[in-house]
Amino acid sequence: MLPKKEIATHKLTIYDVAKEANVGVGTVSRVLNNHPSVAPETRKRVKDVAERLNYQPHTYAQRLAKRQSETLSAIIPFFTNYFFIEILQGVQDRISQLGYDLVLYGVNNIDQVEGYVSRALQRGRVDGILLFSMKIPEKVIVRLQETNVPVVLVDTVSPHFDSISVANVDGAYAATTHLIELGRRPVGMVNAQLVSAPAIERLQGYKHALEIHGISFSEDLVKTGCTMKQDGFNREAGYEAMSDFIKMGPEMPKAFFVSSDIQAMGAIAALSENEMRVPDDISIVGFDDIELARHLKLTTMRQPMYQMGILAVDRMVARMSNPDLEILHTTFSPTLIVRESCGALRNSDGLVTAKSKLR
Amino acid sequence: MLPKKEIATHKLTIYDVAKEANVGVGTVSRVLNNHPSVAPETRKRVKDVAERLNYQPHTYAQRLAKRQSETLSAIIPFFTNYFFIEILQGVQDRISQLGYDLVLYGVNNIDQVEGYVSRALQRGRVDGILLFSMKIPEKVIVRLQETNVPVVLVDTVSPHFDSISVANVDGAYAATTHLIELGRRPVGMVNAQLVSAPAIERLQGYKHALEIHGISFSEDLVKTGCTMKQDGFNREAGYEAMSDFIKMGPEMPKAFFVSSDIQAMGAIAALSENEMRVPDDISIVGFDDIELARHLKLTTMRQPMYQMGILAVDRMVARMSNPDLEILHTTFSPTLIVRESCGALRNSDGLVTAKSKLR
DNA sequence: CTGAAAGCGCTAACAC
DNA sequence: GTGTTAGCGCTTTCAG
Repeated sequence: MLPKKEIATHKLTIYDVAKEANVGVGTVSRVLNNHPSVAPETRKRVKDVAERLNYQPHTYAQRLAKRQSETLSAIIPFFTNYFFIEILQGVQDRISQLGYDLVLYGVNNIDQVEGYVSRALQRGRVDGILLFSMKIPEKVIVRLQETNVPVVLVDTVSPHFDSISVANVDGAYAATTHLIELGRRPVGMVNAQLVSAPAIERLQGYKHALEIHGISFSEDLVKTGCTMKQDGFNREAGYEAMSDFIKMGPEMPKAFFVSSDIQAMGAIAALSENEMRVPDDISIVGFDDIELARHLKLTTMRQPMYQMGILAVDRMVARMSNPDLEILHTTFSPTLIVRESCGALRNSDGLVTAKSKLR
Repeated sequence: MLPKKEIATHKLTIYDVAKEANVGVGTVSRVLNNHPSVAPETRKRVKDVAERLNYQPHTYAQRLAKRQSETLSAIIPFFTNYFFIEILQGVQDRISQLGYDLVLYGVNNIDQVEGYVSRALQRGRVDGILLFSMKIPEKVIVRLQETNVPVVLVDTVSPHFDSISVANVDGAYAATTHLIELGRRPVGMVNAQLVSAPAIERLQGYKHALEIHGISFSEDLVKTGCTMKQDGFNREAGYEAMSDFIKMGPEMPKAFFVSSDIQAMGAIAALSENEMRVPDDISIVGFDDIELARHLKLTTMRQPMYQMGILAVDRMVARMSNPDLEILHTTFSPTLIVRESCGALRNSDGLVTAKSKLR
């Protein structure tokens, strides 16, 4: 038979530590929680005992007694992968630095959101909810508000909650400007469905860049594919839009700002099927800087995804410690990453500037 | 002032429900846990009251009393994204079907594993641990074993734990055979570092295919890049290996089995820099079927990642309910996905068969 | 079938 | 400073 100690290893409680260290449980608790009013030597003794016994507090007992869970949940659409993974990585890194847990709910279908929110809302389960990149059903907003749980939105905005997002207008402006300065005209745009906020904002940035450079805007130079999934932020839509452009013949733009990298992929495919080369014949700048972009040598607007994740958690923490904070909307500016698809690296002009922005 | 009810909504306990339904808390608990010995009418009454009051049990109080957490944790390397995301999706879907929670630990560096394991092992915190695709440090194995927590491995194998993985040998065999049957010779292989199990196994499958077809194996036709990160499963390594092949001149293989899609990307890039076209001049078959592969029209071996996730959880559940189960290693066979890079779609032979496997 | 009561392991308020 | 004790909200014997 094994010595009792063997078994005790697993059900060691604060009482065992207390007895062994010749103090009360309160003192042990204080030591473990770094409460100031413990004599230094007592503290040391307790610490030693706890260590020697390899004592591990029972998480759920703590959570019950403390009435907080030290857990955050993230509700995130999986289907649009890479972008989220990077943000999620930031989220997870920061959360674990804080000693919190992350519970993950992956949504494939907007209808699942409500169920997951309910679950997260279950009394005591999580201290806060991170909601990623989705239009939140009105019903859910209401529930969230009445339960009063801290919520922060990532890559989506609502007047009711804190949010972390990206400056789409600025990004589109920068991308378009880059193209204009490269000198190839006219500059067209492949956009996603205008039902989505990013699409609207990116169009705005495109228009603004034209305006600043004294170029008049033409409806014909902006096209959207008809494949609707993910609001048109998909490969097929890019392909379709570009195919439409190609039908314009010699009139077609020589440079394009495309509202996402994934659409740019499709657009480039359409081009290459029609014997047009990027960047030799046509310049392209995308948006997002997903992993694909690097492999495709796509010039694009990089969003600081990892940072967004970190910041989302920080904001959450701030709100948890002070629920009365004003609602804050934080916006990151994307940066231009120059690779080959825009043709900058083949010109002698503008190259240096462009490159210097790179890292 | 709001009616008390408003406040009660949030701190409603089982006692409130009991009082309202005129029963003891034990009965309420039984009803909520579907314990059989409750009179049907009592059950109904309690259920109604609970519903009317919108009672939500306190998760952590339950977990404390039940002495189980209904939570599984997944420790997963983020850096190799797409592959894991799909598996993770399977994991999460199944976990949430079971009403369990998923807590996520993302590892960037193998050294973090130990810390995360310790955390997960914290008494009561999780009922089981899913470990993804990593060589587990000996130290960790020992801890895992002595605490006796159920563990299941995904995309990695160890004699000590259940595992779900992929039949690398078979996959490599199928890929190589496909290439051989397409008729282009010789068939070479771009492999990853032989320190990794998948690389070893995939080489084995390649050799076996040659053998079966009466082709003698030559050392010179297998190369590995020197960029070591991720055990050579990276783009650069593929590029380097293919560059080496190109130096062989006219002697170089006309068809290649590449041990991962990401390496295939690099290989194709090297080829195209040397004016060789895929599949016009060279045939390529990859492995994994990451998202990229579809966009690149890469013929590859698809691993049923989502299914692997589901199965991992199922196995976990089985082991949780019966810790004495024999250790089981489950292996999935990858399937050949024919796209353009192998050239099959341009031949008339072999095409139909190949395509019919597609979907 | 059901109520009462004894925990689950920890924190925090209260005395000393 | 430190020990004692009363919860935290739920589950689970144990009587009846």
